[in-house]
Amino acid sequence: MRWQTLSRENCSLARTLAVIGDRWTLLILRDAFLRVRRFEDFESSLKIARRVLAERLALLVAEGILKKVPYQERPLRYEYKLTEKGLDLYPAILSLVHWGDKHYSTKSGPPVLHRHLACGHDFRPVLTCSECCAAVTARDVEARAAKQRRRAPVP
Amino acid sequence: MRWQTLSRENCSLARTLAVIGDRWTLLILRDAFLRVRRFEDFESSLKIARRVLAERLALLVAEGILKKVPYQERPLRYEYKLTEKGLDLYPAILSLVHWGDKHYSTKSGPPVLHRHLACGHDFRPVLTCSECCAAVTARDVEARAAKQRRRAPVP
DNA sequence: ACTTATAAGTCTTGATTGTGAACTAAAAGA
DNA sequence: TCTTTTAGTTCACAATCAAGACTTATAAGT
Repeated sequence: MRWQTLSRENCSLARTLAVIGDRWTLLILRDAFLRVRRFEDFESSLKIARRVLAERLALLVAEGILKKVPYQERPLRYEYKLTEKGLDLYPAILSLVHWGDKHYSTKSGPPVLHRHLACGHDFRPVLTCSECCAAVTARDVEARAAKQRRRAPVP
Repeated sequence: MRWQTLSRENCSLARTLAVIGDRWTLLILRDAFLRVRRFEDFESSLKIARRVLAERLALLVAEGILKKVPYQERPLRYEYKLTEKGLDLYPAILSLVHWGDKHYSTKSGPPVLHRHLACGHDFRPVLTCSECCAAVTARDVEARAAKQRRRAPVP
């Protein structure tokens, strides 16, 4: 399977991975969440080849995950900021980070702590059910194919 | 940067991606969560090259994310099942699926629905704070480097 | 005994991608 | 004028990946 064809699969994970399921892309987004904004800053932070960085940034802009915002004129320069769609990736990225914290931390503990500004505490992310607010694990969930309708009552 | 060196970075996301940050690996895990267990079933479900499948399954077993369990003898055959460590990836994968549902659904809605067995409702995953149980978005969180300690009070 | 089927890989070969270094461009500063 | 800064682009080569044929081991059918 070519990666372009992945985006045409009828699976939300496949469509997601067609866009961000590449290691560099996720590391770029991690940096974006840590407020890295400029080409050179991404480059030196990630030690990524410039060609790959340019390509990935262009893709993320084309997908509406990052947007280019001018931060000076003469010469015109842009920085890359997360859009709302990009910010929506936060739960996924934080969950991946938490999994790494749990299973690959060295003896000195996780390298980054996250403080919830609303309550002031360092926290772990907990995935919960939108309907009953209880924590959800894999064993609590049953997946099934949606009925494919002609018309669209999408919320 | 070579991908092997990624696992040595002091970043939980980098270490996570060194293991599962490849598109096939995540699709294999999606299938595993949907109770696919056997080599041929993964192959026909994913249309993945057998060589790549064999390699990824071996890596996931080596990392303790899947385990080989015999399901028959003569000829001895194994199936691949998620370990606890593998099941821990569920929040990350469900978050990615949800992002795809939200941003790439066709007009007929998301292709798969998830029912929370405890409350019986179809649900969306919501990421919450372990300390105050409120929903968390990117804007609610401040990340900072942990103090690197000599000794290890890891929970 | 011989053929076919099943399951789980391995091998070969060609295509795709990533890499690091050098080059371009446009303006500012010495 | 010459150098620096920022954000790229281009190139030649290396590493990685993919498709499908081939292999191994066993059992069942004829």
